[in-house]
Order: sequence, then structure tokens, then C-alpha cells
Amino acid sequence: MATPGTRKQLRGQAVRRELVAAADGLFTSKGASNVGVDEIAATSGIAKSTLYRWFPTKDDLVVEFLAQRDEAFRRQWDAVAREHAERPLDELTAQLEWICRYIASPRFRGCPFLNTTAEFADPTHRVRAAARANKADLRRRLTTLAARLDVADPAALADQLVLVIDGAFATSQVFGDDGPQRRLVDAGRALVAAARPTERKDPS
Amino acid sequence: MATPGTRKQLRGQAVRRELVAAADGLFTSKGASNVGVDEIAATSGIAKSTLYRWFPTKDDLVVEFLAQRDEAFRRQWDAVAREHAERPLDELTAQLEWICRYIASPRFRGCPFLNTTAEFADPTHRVRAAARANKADLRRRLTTLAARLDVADPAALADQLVLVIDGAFATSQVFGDDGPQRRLVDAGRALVAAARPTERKDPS
DNA sequence: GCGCAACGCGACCGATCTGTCTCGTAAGAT
DNA sequence: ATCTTACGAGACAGATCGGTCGCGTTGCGC
Repeated sequence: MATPGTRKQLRGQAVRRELVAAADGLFTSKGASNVGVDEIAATSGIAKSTLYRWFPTKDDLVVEFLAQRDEAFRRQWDAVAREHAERPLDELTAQLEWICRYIASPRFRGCPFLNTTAEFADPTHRVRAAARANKADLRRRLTTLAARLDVADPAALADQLVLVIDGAFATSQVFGDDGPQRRLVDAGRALVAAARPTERKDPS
Repeated sequence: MATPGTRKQLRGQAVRRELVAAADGLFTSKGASNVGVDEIAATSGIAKSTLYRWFPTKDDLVVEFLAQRDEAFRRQWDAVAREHAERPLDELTAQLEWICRYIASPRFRGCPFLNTTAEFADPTHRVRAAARANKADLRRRLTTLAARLDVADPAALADQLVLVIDGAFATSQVFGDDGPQRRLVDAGRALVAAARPTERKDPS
């Protein structure tokens, strides 16, 4: 972590990044359990023995892949949140909009956290725990965001928003580009509107 | 299919059912691609050579597994629909309620159609097509149901309902029993309420 | 300039996978 | 009673998997 002094450690970190980058591409396009370690080594141009020096098992590589995806997700979320600090409804709309664009981007092949959860059947597996951490974080963020919208039950609204977001992730892989995920933003705003106590049409 | 005359053909159908039943249990608990053909043969008590007589490849068995799950899903949906023929909002609530109970049942290990979609990365694969058929059918049923609720855009509401349903399926595997899937019925009713043009609190 | 550690290359191991084949047997059709 | 056919048991083939090991080479630290 903190300040690697020597050049060798720097190079080591570069090797790690290269490995995770190659693994990310392959895991994303083919599914983590459908990618062999040899293929990752060949794609990254890094020997298999070197790979196993940095990641003792393939599962470690999968966990690191998810950790980096998780960090990217949180960074993107924070960046959007910063642009709509005082307007929670606008922030929610913006968050749903970039998720929608993210799903529609050609490189997207399904939410990596949901995909690995489906691939690894054992709920106690480390990969499942890594995926769960991301979704728990999303749920938490939505709860604090819902609390800033004046609704009766913020936790309930947050969970409903989790449903439409993960639903958009999941269903986008079943149908193509014309799937129900296009209604994500509308669905989110509809849930907020229904959760509002009485009035209507009043952006806060 | 139609009337197997001889006793031998009858026995053949029984063997098929036995195989699919064993495969269903294993595919559900461990994931289709994490189950070997030998294990299915051992569990069902049927020789592997016999298995390959009825299902030329393992993929055929997975497709049949999905087909039977699809038929069971449609039968359940139809049965619930029949009980609420003239009250579309009640029907939707009832449909979401049994899906919620279905997810909460101890044997449930994730929607088989979403699971196999995540496991088989190739969108042109037959298993993916079988899963897509089920979800397209669900989308169609929701569209006709939404059309009976007096909303401006039935197709839009149907897609939003697909999001919460598939979201409940997906997120239930990430979180445990206390996941956001508990809000499925509330979410569905909220989407309907928001899609209604003006009035409020009026069950039709 | 010397020595150590990281790297590339690739053989290798044992386990597991899908799918094939052989053979002995038992049950149904005629 | 005979013939046919489905079945069980299990060996077998060919491929792929995760992971280990040894060896030659290169480059950084001292």
C-alpha cells in the first residue's frame, strides 16, 4: 500500500495491475469460472508462475477483480453525488441515469457482483462475500439518500430502489438493448413519487 | 408426447422424469455448470449410458430443466390469475405475493433463468434462449395485466414491474432472508400507484 | 561489479469434466 | 420360448482445469 520505495516494488504493483486488467476483461466477457489461469497469463503477457506469486489462488484474483470494480463503482457514485449535493431527487435521477448508460455501454456484460454470485453457489465463499459487500454498500448509500428525500420510510424506499437497480442489471443480460432496463430512471422516480406522503409534482 | 402405447415407452418417460428431477435438485443447489453428469447419474440411480440415451448432451438436460421450470412458473401464474379474473390490481398483488413466498422458501436458490444466463456467457447458446423465452413470457403477461389497469403506458409499467421482480430474484441471493426482496409487493403497488394518472387510494 | 530476487518459459501433476464404448442381464414383444 | 431392446456397471478416451516446479535470464540493490 503506502509508498513503495524501491523500483522493484513499483514494478510489482504494475504487474499486479496488468494481471487484474487482463482478468477483468476476460472475466467480464466470458464469466469468471469460464476463464482459465493460463488464458489470463497469456492475455496479460505475464508468466503463470509470476501470476501465482502475486495471487496464491485464482479466487484471490477474482476477489481483487471485484474489489477494483467495487472501488470504481463507489468513486463514480461519489462523483455524481458531489454534483447534486443539495438536491437529493436530482442526485437520485443522476445516479440512475449513469447506471442506465453504464448498462447500455457496449463493454457491459452484466453486473460482476450479481454474475459471480450466480456462478459461485456457496454463500460462504470469499467471492460471494466480496459481492455482498458491494451490494450492502449500495443499499446503505440508497438509504442515506432516501432519508434526505422526505419520505415516511427511507429504508423501505431504499430497498425498492435496490430492486429496480439490480433488476436492471439482471434483466439487461436476458433481453438485449431493448430490455426493461430502459425504464430504470422512470421506475426510480415513480417509487419516490409513490413514497411521498401527500403532495405531487414538487422537486425538492 | 401423445399417448405412449407400450409399457416400454411409459417406462422411458419415467426415466426421463427421474433424470430431470435429479438434475433439478443438483442444478438448483450447486449451479448447472458446477454439476457433473456422473453426479446426476449417481443421484438419480440411473446409469450414465442411459442418461445419454435420453439426453444426447448435458446442455439438453439443462434446457429440459429450464423448460420444466418455465412450465411450472406459467401454471402457477395462470392459477393465481384465474382467482382474480376481474380485479387486475388484486391479481398483480397476488402474483407478487406468491413470488415473494417462492423466494423465501428454503429450497429457493435463485431464479434458474437468471442463474443460467449468468453462467452461460454466450448469448446465442440454447440455454440462454430457453431462459430468454421465460422472461419474455413474463414480460408479455405483465404487459397484458398492466393494460387492464387503467394506466397511460401499460408497456412502461410492465417493464418497471419486470425490474422489481427480477431485482427481487437477483438481490435475494446476495443478501439473505432480510434482503430488499421483502419489499417486492410494496414496490409493485407503488409503481402502479405512480402510473395511475391522477386519483389516489382507489382499488379497482 | 557482484549477488540476489523476480521474471519468462514450459513441462508436469492430479483431479475433473463430457462423452463413448463394451458387456452382462433382465424384461417386454411376438 | 425366442428375440429384441433398454438398462446398469464401469472402463476408457480426450480435453481442460488449478496449481507446482525447475531452469535459464534479466535487472535492481548494494
